[in-house]
Amino acid sequence: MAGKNLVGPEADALDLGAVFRALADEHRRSVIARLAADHSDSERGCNSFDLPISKQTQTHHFRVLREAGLVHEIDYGNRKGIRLRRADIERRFPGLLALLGAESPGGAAPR
Amino acid sequence: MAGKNLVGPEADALDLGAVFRALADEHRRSVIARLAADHSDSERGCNSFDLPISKQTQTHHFRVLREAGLVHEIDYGNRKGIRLRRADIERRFPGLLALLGAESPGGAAPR
DNA sequence: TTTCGGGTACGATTCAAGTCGTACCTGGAG
DNA sequence: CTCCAGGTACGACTTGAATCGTACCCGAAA
Repeated sequence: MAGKNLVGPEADALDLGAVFRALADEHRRSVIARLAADHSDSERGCNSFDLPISKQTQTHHFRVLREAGLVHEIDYGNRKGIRLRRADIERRFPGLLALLGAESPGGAAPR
Repeated sequence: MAGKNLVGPEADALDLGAVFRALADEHRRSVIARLAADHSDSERGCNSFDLPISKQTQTHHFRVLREAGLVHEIDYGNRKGIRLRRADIERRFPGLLALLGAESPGGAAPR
């Protein structure tokens, strides 16, 4: 019941190329944007994003996000949760998450 | 001698996905990082970056950067120059250029 | 235990992107 | 004029990424 924490790279090892590659995809960017918009940073179910793609493809995208160091994945066996690594991201790439609000409704779009 | 200015998208039409896709490539990111590090924003020759790739491939990369709206290209016929669209980028995606300094020497790497 | 929903593993497919070879264009130098 | 260096156009190749089908795993609930 505890849930195994699937680990990604250390905060210091975050690679800007991998991050940009991860955020280049529309689906992954939408996930991170919604996580960034929720300032409570609570854990969220992986199937709560209503992505218009099959579950196999979702598995692939969440893996990419984890390997890029953007999210933590918590495996409960029959379901999974993710949590935004906001502190790590802000430390290495300050301001990056704020950029995602520029195209997502509900985010802090500057005007 | 005047040089035709090859135009990219308008400042308001900059797409975050296209920008991330453009910056996902190491060569293109290195070009933008060096342009961003030079705060004088002067025009720069396209062959002044010593990219370890053929000139045909360089043509491809500079085109991607222009179509993403990150640089202006100035065509002189037998040579070409590029200029960073710093103001436009800062207006749409404030702080983005600063992130590139996190991995390039000469930039403002935080420590 | 069986059932069921969420998730993964592996493979196949499709498509986009990075790369370069060949040929050609352009403007300046000699 | 010719030559030359920088740049482009077009095509081909190769790799990687996104997607899904099939089969299987896991934990909770009936």
